[in-house]
Order: sequence, then C-alpha cells, then structure tokens
Amino acid sequence: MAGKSVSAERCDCEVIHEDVVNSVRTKMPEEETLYDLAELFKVFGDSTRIRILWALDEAEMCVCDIAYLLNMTQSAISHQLRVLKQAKLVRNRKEGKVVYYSLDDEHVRMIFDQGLVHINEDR
Amino acid sequence: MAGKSVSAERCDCEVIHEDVVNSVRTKMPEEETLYDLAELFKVFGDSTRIRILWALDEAEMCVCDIAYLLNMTQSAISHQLRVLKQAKLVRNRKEGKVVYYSLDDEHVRMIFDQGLVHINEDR
DNA sequence: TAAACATATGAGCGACTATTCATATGTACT
DNA sequence: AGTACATATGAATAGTCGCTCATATGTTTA
Repeated sequence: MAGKSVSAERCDCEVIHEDVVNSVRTKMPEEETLYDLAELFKVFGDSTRIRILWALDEAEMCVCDIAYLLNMTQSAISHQLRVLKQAKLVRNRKEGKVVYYSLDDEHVRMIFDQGLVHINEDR
Repeated sequence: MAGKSVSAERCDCEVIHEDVVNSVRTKMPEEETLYDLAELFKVFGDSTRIRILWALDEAEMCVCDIAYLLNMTQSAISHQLRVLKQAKLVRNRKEGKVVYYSLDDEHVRMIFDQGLVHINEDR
C-alpha cells in the first residue's frame, strides 16, 4: 500500500514506464470486446473449420457433401457445423431430410485473405 | 470396391451432390495453406495474446510494462510473447536488461478490425 | 407403421495449451 | 566478483477441445 508497491502483486518487476502503460490503457478496448474477438478467432483456429468455411464460400453444401469432401465423419462435421453456427458464421436451410449449409458472413473471406497475406509475407 | 461404395469409408451417407463436391474440390487451396491459416488464427484465439497485440499496436513496450498493464505474471507474458514471435507477429529490441516488443505486421490491425465488424454485426 | 436415411447430440478419450512455480540467463552497477 | 534486476525457459498441472462411438431425432418412402 505504500511507496513503490504500485506494481501490484502480479507483475514481479520494478522498473515500469508508467506513462506509456497509462496511455495505452486508455486506448485499449473493453475487456469484453477483446475476449469476444479471441473467441471468434478461436473458431477460425482449427483447420477442419477453416476448410468447411472455405468450402461453403464456394458453394452451399449439405453435411454429407462436406464430410465426403473433407474425408471425415458425418458426426465430426456436424459437431463443427454447430460451432460455426453458434459463432454466426454459417446458416442452414432444411429441405426434406437434407440440411444445406452456407456462409452467413461476407467478411469471412476478407479475414482469410488478410491472414493469407501474413502467411505469404515471410517466404 | 464395387458399385455404390464411392462414398469411401469416412462419410457414412449415400446421397451426395458429387458435381458440387468435385467443383468445390478444384477450387480449394492446398491442404497445407489452410493448415497454416488455422495455425495463424489459433494464435489470435487467446484473449491474453489479443490484448498483448492490441497493446503493442498502441506503443512499443517492455515485458514488464505488458505484465503490469494486463495484471499478469511476467512469466506468463514472456511465454506468450514467444508464441507471438514464432508466429512473426511481434519483434523485439534489446536495450540493456530491458527487452522492448513491438508489432511486426501491419496487417494485424486490419484482421482485428474485420473481426470486430463481425462481432458488432449481430447486436 | 416400418424401414431407410440425413442429421444432431451426449459421453468419453486423447491431445493440446495457458498458467504457475522454480530456476536459468544475461546485463548493469557497486 | 557479487548483488540486483529484467527476461527466458523447463516441468507440472488444470482446463479445453476435436474426434469417435453409440444413439436420438426427424423426414421420406414403401
């Protein structure tokens, strides 16, 4: 509580550029916003889901199509589609027994493209 | 091996829009590219790392600054900075004992912004 | 109604990962 | 050389996650 113990409990250092830190702190978005952002990228952070999204960007497909395309179990695909739907990245349409999935966000492709730019940068 | 077993082993369905699947298949990027893309987004998929990147987008900071800003252990931050560096998202500069980190990619902000657009879309 | 089939879902398992704790490395100062 | 300090790192742990397997749901057709 007194003198130098400004640095709280977590940070075990002494020298701090407090002006910089305070300046940055005021510019940071809300904690919750950054948390939501991380949650969104977590969804992109799996190659199965990336492949599904990429495929759906090309054409609307049913669960079975996707499973066949990616050579994976129908169950595995279905589970992942649920994740993607919760993240509001895909929508579905029912036609008899068959459920067709498609992209629900035109920004997905832009985000992917930006990611590709980064990947291709360092080669 | 005969007749209907076109659908391989993984996909346990029968009805498939093979034309669509084949068309999509030709348009899909290489497996490795999508894998790398997922790896990149995996790095973004953690709120600690997102916060670090956002902070560094505002100003260059030393490890201790970041730990103080985010109220986290120096060790935890250091571990995450290593991940970010391996992903070529941050670079560092040494000045005596202190190591300053900064963003190593101007696309990060654009990717974040696109992500925010998605998040804010459905409210 | 019964069989066939596309899809969804819950439980369980193995793999991965973020943090903590202890300690090592490297630099500055006395 | 020795102390102080900023940072890095390895091991251990707790929590998360993707897939599989079994099964449920819902729709079509006979």
